[in-house]
Amino acid sequence: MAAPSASLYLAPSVPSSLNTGQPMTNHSMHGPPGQQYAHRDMPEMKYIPSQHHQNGHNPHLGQHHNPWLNAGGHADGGHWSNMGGHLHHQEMKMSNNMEGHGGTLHHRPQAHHQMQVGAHNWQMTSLQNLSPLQTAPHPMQHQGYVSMNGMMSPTHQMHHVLRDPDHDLDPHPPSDEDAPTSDDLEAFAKQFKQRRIKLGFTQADVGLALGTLYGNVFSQTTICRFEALQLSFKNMCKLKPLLQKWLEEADSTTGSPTNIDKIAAQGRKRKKRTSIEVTVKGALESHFMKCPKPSAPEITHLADQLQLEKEVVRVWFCNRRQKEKRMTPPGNIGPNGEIIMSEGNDDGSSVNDESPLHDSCSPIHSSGGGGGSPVMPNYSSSLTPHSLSNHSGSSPMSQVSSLLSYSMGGHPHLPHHPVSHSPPPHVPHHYQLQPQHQPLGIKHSPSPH
DNA sequence: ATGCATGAGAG
DNA sequence: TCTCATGCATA
Repeated sequence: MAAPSASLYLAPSVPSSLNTGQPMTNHSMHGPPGQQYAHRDMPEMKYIPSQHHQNGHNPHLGQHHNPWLNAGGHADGGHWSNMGGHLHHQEMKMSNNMEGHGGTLHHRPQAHHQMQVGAHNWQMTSLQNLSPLQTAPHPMQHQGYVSMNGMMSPTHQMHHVLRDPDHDLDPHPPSDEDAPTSDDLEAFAKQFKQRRIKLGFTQADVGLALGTLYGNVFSQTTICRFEALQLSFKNMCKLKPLLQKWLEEADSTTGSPTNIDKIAAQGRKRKKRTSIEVTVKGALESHFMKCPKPSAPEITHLADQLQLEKEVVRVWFCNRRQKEKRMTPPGNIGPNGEIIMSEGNDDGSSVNDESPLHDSCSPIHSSGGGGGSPVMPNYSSSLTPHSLSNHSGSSPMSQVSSLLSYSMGGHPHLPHHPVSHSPPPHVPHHYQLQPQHQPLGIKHSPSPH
């Protein structure tokens, strides 16, 4: 488990994939090598100062719309349509730093950026010394991401959709910039990852580089999620130009000894991450199926049953919803960006609508249809809404079992199995329902770790 | 790669 | 208190 990390600490090694040119299909090799794992445990000195990037939120975002849906033709909200546009403005009000950050580049790959880089050793990260930050243009706003095509070798492009409009040299084609389609994003993400790997940068490196270039530092996590398209559509749109710009820079300066400056990290305490047992998690999942948005009392009750802090449960639901939102497709998207709804389940009610789950889900509500994710069949029926309430149990476990039996026995909330909603041949992985809600119990066994 | 957590902003 | 963006910590 923790073993591997040891070696990478000083691994001056270069990303293994570097030369191969092959992204090596993921880390199937288990290895942190190419990537940047780093288990450090300095409870402090993490976190970067530049305040919080911009947790911007759009005024409208409150709702869940389903971004990805926007792909073909904006789903419901007109929100997404123009969102791209102002998105850059309101969302990108970067931190003050962008003022004079090195326009040039940052570290070069060949070396090692591997050290312990991890997510926070920014202080000594691979970025060697930096150059005297020469005022960089950090124009990103509208002209920044001009193109970057220079770097993309045709070989990399996946399929047509890929290089959207802007690839054509357009300084700033409104189209993409304003509202990339999910296809654009997907293509870009994929391409970005490939380039990044070839250039020998880790996700963490990129995150840091963005800080240098734009004053907005991002973590490995974010970059990773971007590549995996696990961010909201809006978020993807926001990051794309930055990453595009970075790619451009990185590509043009490959080899040069540029540097980056790292931002000093600050200290901050963080609650120790709670590890929720699988069984408990299963119970939560089960509950989530019935009611993705439990009311406070419900949360309290659940927390009590599971013997978890209420806050933990609350956060769990928040995260769960968030996950659902970003990963659950409104339907599946066909090769052409079409939306394919699962026949079996709710016809129109997509996750997007989220209609049913208001603050508290009345038991009655759980009529599968709107309940949870679009992908789920109707688990509804049967069971009484709250077996929970009845639990006579005493130990959390017993409670859990009852909860579990509920979902498992009755209707394992498998993402989508019953309905034979066409086996999308080439649905982008993320569109595909991910194995996120597995039948409980088993979280994700396969890690070749 | 992903689970749990934090915090801003909004309602 | 929720959503959303984001990240530390961890598998």
